[in-house]
Amino acid sequence: MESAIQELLRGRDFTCQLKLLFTADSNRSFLAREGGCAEDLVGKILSTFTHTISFLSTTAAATTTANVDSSDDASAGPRKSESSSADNSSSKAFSRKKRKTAPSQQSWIKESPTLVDDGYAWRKYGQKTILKSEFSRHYYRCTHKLEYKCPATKQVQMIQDEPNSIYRTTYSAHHTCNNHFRTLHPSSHDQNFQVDPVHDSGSSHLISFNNINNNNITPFLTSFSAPSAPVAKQQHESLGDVAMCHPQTGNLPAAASSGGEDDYDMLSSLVDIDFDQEFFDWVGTTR
DNA sequence: CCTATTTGACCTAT
DNA sequence: ATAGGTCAAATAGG
Repeated sequence: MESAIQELLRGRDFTCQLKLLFTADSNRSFLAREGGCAEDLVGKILSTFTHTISFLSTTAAATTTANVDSSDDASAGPRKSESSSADNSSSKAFSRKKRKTAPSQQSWIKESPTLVDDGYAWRKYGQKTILKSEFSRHYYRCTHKLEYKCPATKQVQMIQDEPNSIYRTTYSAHHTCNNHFRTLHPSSHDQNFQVDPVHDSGSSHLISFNNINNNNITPFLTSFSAPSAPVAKQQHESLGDVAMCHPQTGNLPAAASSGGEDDYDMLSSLVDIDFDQEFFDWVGTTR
């Protein structure tokens, strides 16, 4: 397993280098003419490497991933009635949309000793204290929910504290915004990006890569706020956030970007990576 | 000014 | 009635 990962890492890095060569020579006419297809190809190769690595690392890391309520397809569960009731909200002028308890659509649970990045951009929309639970539950929805009607959500809750912390992430609904990640504005994620080289677990792998295919932009950053103890308002930044180089701008999409063009060289940065099931599903649908 | 987070209110299934 | 999921105003931070 480890050797396989190592090989894939090497292969991916080589592809990265190849891509950089394309970029460097992009002003040459023949490359300008042929480069598009070639870069697409390289991008696909690169993505394949990365996805495989992610998959293997997830398995090797023995991170618990349980599939729950997987009988129904994500498209099956229409989100609860879209409001409609403008009258049942007596105290407020606006109507509210409602949805029910535990995800009724396809959902899956991931448990990990550290907060890991799934590659998507998330926006926190709620936090609740849970009965009989010491830790509050944090609710996230896809950053592109409004833009692209992406229904993906996830809940994160620490279920066990130090020293053997366990974070349980429950994903529900699949992303429908997969082709729009490149529209992210790096600056909007500055405060969310952080790589903790110290917290490099055994399951950590090099993950930064360039995605060159315009129509197959890989999510490069997630806004991930770690659940904290109820009393602690301040969030802990994810220990496993992922940095991936932006193919068009050459910038890292996050805080690291403040440094300028040099950030593009962060290909060798080591970060934790642990893509979730929906990411793999998406990979499957884009191939 | 814009975007993300916080947080109390609201809503619904149980 | 209650627990838990979501909304959106208020707030924070760039």
